[in-house]
Order: sequence, then structure tokens, then C-alpha cells
Amino acid sequence: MSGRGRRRGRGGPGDNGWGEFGGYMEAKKSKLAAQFEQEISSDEADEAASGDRAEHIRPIFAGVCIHVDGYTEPPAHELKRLMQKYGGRYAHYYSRAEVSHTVASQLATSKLKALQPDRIVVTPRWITDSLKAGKRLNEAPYRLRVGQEAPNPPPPSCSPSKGASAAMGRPEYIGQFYANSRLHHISAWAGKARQLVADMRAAGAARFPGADRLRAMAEAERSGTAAACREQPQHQRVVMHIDMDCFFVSVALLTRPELRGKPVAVSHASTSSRQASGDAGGSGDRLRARRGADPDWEMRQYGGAVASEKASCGSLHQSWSEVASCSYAARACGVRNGMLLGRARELCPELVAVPYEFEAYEAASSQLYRLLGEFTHSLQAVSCDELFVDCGELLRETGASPAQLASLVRKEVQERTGGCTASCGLGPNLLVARLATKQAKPDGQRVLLDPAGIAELLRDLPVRELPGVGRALEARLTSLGFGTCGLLRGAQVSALGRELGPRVAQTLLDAANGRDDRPVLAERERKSISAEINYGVRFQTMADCEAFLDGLCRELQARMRAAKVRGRAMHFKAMMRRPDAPQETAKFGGHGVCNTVNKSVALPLDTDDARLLLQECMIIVRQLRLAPQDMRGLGIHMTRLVPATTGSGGSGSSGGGGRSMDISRFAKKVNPFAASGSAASSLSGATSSSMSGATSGFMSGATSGSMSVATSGSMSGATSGSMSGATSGSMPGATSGSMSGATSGSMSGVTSGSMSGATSGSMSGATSGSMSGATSGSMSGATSGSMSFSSASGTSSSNTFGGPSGATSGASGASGAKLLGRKASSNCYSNDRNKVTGKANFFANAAGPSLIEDEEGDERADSPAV
DNA sequence: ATCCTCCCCTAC
DNA sequence: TAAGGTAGGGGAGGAT
Ligand SMILES: Nc1ccn([C@H]2C[C@H](O)[C@@H](COP(=O)(O)OP(=O)(O)OP(=O)(O)O)O2)c(=O)n1
Ligand SMILES: [Mg+2]
Ligand SMILES: [Mg+2]
Ligand SMILES: [Mg+2]
Repeated sequence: MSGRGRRRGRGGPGDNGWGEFGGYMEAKKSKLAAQFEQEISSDEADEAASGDRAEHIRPIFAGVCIHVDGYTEPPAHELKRLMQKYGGRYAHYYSRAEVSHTVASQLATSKLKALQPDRIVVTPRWITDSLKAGKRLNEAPYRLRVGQEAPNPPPPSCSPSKGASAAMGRPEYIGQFYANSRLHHISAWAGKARQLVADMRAAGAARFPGADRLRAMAEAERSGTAAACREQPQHQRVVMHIDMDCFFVSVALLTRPELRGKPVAVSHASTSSRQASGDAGGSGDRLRARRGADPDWEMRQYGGAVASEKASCGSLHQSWSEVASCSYAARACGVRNGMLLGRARELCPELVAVPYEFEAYEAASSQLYRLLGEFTHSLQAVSCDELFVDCGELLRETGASPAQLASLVRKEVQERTGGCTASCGLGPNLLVARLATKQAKPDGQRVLLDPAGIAELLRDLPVRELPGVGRALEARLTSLGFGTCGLLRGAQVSALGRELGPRVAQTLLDAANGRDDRPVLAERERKSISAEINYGVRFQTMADCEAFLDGLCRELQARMRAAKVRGRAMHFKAMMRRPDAPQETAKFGGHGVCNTVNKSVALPLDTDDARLLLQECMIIVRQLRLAPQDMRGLGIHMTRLVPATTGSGGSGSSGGGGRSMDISRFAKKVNPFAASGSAASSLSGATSSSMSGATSGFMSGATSGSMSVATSGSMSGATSGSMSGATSGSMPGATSGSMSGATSGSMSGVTSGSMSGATSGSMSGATSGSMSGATSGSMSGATSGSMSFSSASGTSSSNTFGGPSGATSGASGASGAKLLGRKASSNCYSNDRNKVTGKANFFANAAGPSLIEDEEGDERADSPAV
């Protein structure tokens, strides 16, 4: 019937829908899973036979695979039935790869301990309560832990409220946060979409069934309408853009048809909002301000513009939860994606809030991409709900018109997703296609290929509608008198370039004229990878902070390994409570009003090692004297990526011949890594006089030794030793030692030592020592020592919130901590861009910053300069 | 000129 | 209560 059965049949139950294209997933499936598929299929057959409509059964356990351990109530076979009925899987035998949840009433301590700490062990009530609640509940209150009897969690109606800070200390917080973060999910799904496109292209296709259907459609309609066969110009580019209509809401409506046409919003606050919206007086809905929080003040910091236009917006914000997506009926009231739910309710009192269904969005997204992959592989993933299709060739080959393609694709998207609509725009380039989609929404299509039509659309189009023009650029353009594309067309590139920079000016002018020559780019190399959490961060102690950073580093390590990349530069970011901001934030768990602190470190070697990253982070935290109690958010970014070709093992296996040469300034000078093209992570013998590319090198007793690119190198007793590019190097007892580019270097007892470019260097007992470029250096007992800091790393901080910065001045530059000996400035995380002075600058941004709500976008704003 | 680092801005 | 992530383009200003 509807696409639903088909959908499940394709992806396979429990499959999140993104399984690698081609044979990989198939091959990987265990017999148990295969058996499960059979069982599900027969279940489906049963349902179909009995006329049981599957629509009202929500797959709330999608992605879950349970293994039942020991006796339970309800018994295992009943749990198995429930899992299968609600989208989950059941494994007869425990397997780490297959099983996501172990279900047990009690478990021997020894057995619990044997399981990895990240394994989820829950009581059967997690399943039964989730079914009662109609959604998958958080496992936390149902978890079985060492030394704990079967817990007795509260009924699902009264949610187990743990304060954010209570949840924070626990190691599972990071996973829990990500599991509930919509922004994390949409980023991750965009990545999966890109990967799927790459996989499809790699696998190739014998034929394109979608193209066949399109051809059939074109022929059928051609025979009906005599000479309607219009040839596409032979070499004209046609780009189609597809975007799901209010994506999250559309998915929500699949199981809530009664809400169609109504103002609906997806948000986290939805569960409790039901009782709140039933409260006609609204007073019960009022969020009780927690002790010390100052919503009005905070709202003023965020929303200069909004606050001035709406006198009391802070206190009226009853819910600070964000609206991820809202229906078009809600948009008619002025509600927008990214808006706070409280404000949305002001604009639209009848607004119905519904909860997230992440698994379902992912499944729908996967269907969208797989469907388009049946037409062509010239796809550019934009996001989980949006992509470009290079379709000139497809149209020529099938003889179909652009409108026919759009109609067919939209119809099939709706079928495959079980009823979600998409809109399509077609144009001669990415820009016009995208603008056309916007025009067509919702549930429509627009073909915009003729120059006259394009010109007409652009004439009065506000510049803000252009992709790439957000709040800040709009403000600048408007103040220059270029509020619309039509006006912008009259601008001179040179003049505009002086205001906005040459590239922006040119792109803008092109856009205003409907020109855009970017190709549909199906694959591109990743340039950075990161993990960041700015929610729920509350530390009591440095140990809390370190544990959290440890978790983030591990997360990042996992992401790097999954993406098969390693990084050669690390960027640390901390959001610090602004000194004038109250401890308690208006938004529960939010970061509140903050200054951000950034520090980057050029690593001497590429790495994907969490331990190393953590070490760097902690050095930074201590060096900058960041108080854990004031931290509201932390992030780690890696750049200067290199492919992790040799894969495997130790941090710092040399990245093959392709390593780029620009390491740190120091390392470049002293150690031309690029010259050592050896990809081997081999370990040369102790007597070898030169060792390069070693993952872990050890050299002792060498008369003249040199070691480069070692991840962990140690050289002892060398008469003349040199080590460069070591991640962690130690060189004791060398007569004359030199070490450069070490992430963490130590050199002791050397007669004449020099160390440069070390992130963390220590040198003790040197007769004559010199250390330069060390991020954190210590030298003790040197007879003659010199230590200087330079700009191998930079630090800066800026304010989280601020109005659009006009001409942001800012001589950030080479802000290395500079000192002889030790830096001991107090740090107040201000916007001081000139750290060299070490001067405190408390309220660098005392002038009212602003953060205004965004139409389509988010409501974050960024820092102005002082 | 061109590169590099440190940001800001934008989009979903 | 609530889950404010993530990646890329590009400008400013300094180094080369
Ligand atoms: N600030 C935002 C913007 C978007 N999203 C999520 C929810 C959206 O449903 C999805 C897709 O974003 P779109 O910009 O495509 O917006 P919608 O699909 O919701 O609406 P439209 O019909 O305008 O495309 O991404 C979000 O969580 N927060
Ligand atoms: Mg959309
Ligand atoms: Mg979209
Ligand atoms: Mg825009």
C-alpha cells in the first residue's frame, strides 16, 4: 500500500537506513539479524493479511536491539514480540556488535563488570514504560549498575528530573546530550548523506530505475499531447534543488493526521506543553525562574532588536526550548524555525508542540537520498532534507521536461516517506534552483530557466533571501542602500569590494544577477572535524572538567577514525560565563551570556589520539587559567587534516608520502618532514642511527642519533642526538641534544640542549639549554637557560553575543603568550585581543551586544569587536 | 602576490 | 526545565 512496507523492506528493520551502499552491510549482517528479518517480514505479512494498518504502530524502538539475560517479567518471548512489533530487534545471543541493550531484572555484579561501561543494561520496565509513554524513554532511570539492585524508577509521566549538573558529572552525559541534540543530528545526517552519495557513486549502477520511470512518464505524456516534445537545449545546464517541507513537522504529521493544517512545532518542551496548553490561564505554564537566573536581563543581552520591539519578551518567554521546525500554518503567525518556543506561543497561542522523532527523520532522509540515487548519481548533499541534482543529462536522455522530473520526484518522495512532501526548484544553476524552491514551497515546484523570469524574481528580492546573506550582511547591505537584489545590481564591484571584500562583493553581484557557476559537487574532501558541547556544562572541579574533556576527546577520536582522517592542528574553544552574567542561566542548562576563548595548537605530527588531545586541552586550560566553575561550553576542532592511510594503531603513524610540509614554523625549519617519505610505521633497531616515521621509536646508546616523526620517541645516552617531530619525546643523558616539534618533550641531563616548537617541553639539568616556541615550558637547573615563547600557538577570546560587527577591527595577530619564565595573568575571559599585554579587560563588550531572532536561521550571534 | 592564523558569518 | 552542533567561505592583517 503506502510506501511504508516498501520502506521497511528496503532498509531492513533496525537498520537506520544509512547502511553503506553496496554489499558491505549485507555481508556484515549476522545470522541472528537475518533471522530477525525473516521474522519481521512474516510479521508484516500477518499485519497485511489481517488488515491491520501499520500506520498507528510507531517504531519507537527503531535502532534498538535487545538481548535478554536471565528471567524477566514480562518474559523474554514477550519482550521479543514487543520489540519486533515496535521496530526493534531481538538477539537470542549476546553479541557486542549487534546488541544495543541488555535487558535484565538483576545481574550478577561480576557479569555487569565484565560488560564495557558504555554497554546499556536496563530493566524490562524500560520497555514496558516506553510503550506506555508511546515513545522511547531515556534509559538512565532504568539502568542496572554495579552494586545496585533492580531500580524502581518513577512512572514515565513524571520524568526523572536530574539537574543538568547532576547529569553532567556522569560519563554518559556526552552521549546523552548528542542523542538529544537536533543540531548534532542534522549535522551527522548531512555527513551520512554525503557518504551515501559517495558510496553510490563508487558502487556505480547498471541502470537507473528512476530514469526509466521518468522516460516512461515522458513518453506517456508525449503520446497524449501531440507535439509537446520539447528538446532541451543540448548543452544547457539544468540544476534541480529539492527540499522537504517543514521536514520534522512533516514527519510528525505522519502519525498525527489530525494536526494537518494546524500550527505545529517540533521541540523538546512538547511533552510538558500538553498539560501547559491545557491550562487556559497560562499561569501554570509560567516557568519558575530558578534561583539567581535573570531571564529579562539575559534576553536583553541576546536580543537588542527583539527586546526593543517587544517590551517584555524575556519574562514572557515561558519556554526557552527551541522550535526546530514549524508548520506553514504556524509560519503564517510569524513563527520561525529556531525560535524559542515561548516566543512562538506568544505569536501563535494555538501552536501545538510535538516531540522529536529522530529515528524517523533519519529514515525519511535516507529514503530521499536513495530515491534520487535511482535517477542519477550527480547529487550534491546539502543537508538531511535537501540536495541538488545535476539533471541536464537526465532530462536529455529521458526526453522529459523539467516539470515532469519535478512532479515525478515529488510524488515518489511522498510515497517513499509515507506522506512527507518536498518542493522542487529548477534553474540554470544552484542559486536559481534554490530560490525557485523557496518560491515553490510548500508542496510545490517551480521551473525557472528563462532569463526574463529570473530577472523578474530577482528584481524585488530582499538581499536577505540570497543564500549566504544572513543578518550581519543584510544589515551592512541595507545601510549601504542595497536592500534588494535589484538595487544591488546597480552597485560597482570595486566599490562594493572595498566595503565587503572582493570575493563577497563579486559573489553578491553575481547572485543579484542570477549568475552562479559553481558546479554540482558530489564529493569533496573534508577540511575539519570537531566535537563541541555548549549545553549542560557545569563543573565543580578541575577533575570534572578533565573528565568531560576526556569524553569529548574520545568522541573526536572516534569521529576522526570513522572519517579516516588525522589532524595536525587542534583548536580548543571554551565558552566562559561572562563575569557580569548570573551563575544561573535563563535557559535550563544553557550557556547563558558568555565570552568565548579560543586557542589553537599546531601539532608537530598528525594525530587522532584522544590522550594526546586531552593532554593539549588540559595544558591550555591551566595555562589560560580557565576556571572550571565558569565553563559553559567546550569544543575541540581539528584542522590540517591528512588521510589516515596506514590506518591502525598508534597515534602518529606517519601519514604516508602525502604529508604536507607546513608543520609548525619550527619544525619546518629544523625538520623537513616531507623529505622522509617513508610511510612505514616501522620501528628501527636501537643501533640504527636514523629513524623516521616510527610510531614508537626507541633508541639508546647511539653515538649520533636522529629520530624524526616519532610518535613517541625516546633517546637515551646519545652523544649527539636530535629528535624532531616527536609527539612525545624524551631524551635523557644526551651530550648534545636537540629536539624540535615535539608535542611533549622532555630532556634531562643534557650538556647542551635545545628544544624548539614543543607544545609542552621540559628540560632539566641542562648545562646550556635553550627552549623556544614551547607552549608550556619548564626549565630547571639550567646553568644557562633561555626560554622564549612565540606564536606557535595563539590565544584569543571574544564575546559570545554581539550585534553585527561592522568593521570589526581587531589586531589579533600573533598573540602568543610571551614571557620569560612564567605567565601569571589572571584570566577573566574577556574580549582582550591583545594578550601580549596580559592586561585584564573585564567588560570588553560592555556596550550592549545583541542577539536577535532569525527567520530561517538560528538565533546565535557573534562577537563584535571592542 | 600569496600564504597563514584567527577570527566572523552562514546554513541546515 | 532542556539537549545552543558542525562545516565551510572568506576577510583582516601579518609573514614571506
Ligand atoms: N534552526 C533550525 C533549522 C532547521 N532545523 C532542522 C529542522 C528542519 O525541519 C530541518 C530542515 O531545515 P529547513 O531549513 O529545510 O526547514 P524546514 O524543512 O523545517 O522548512 P522548509 O519548508 O522551509 O524547508 O532542519 C533545526 O533543527 N533548527
Ligand atoms: Mg526543508
Ligand atoms: Mg533544508
Ligand atoms: Mg539568506
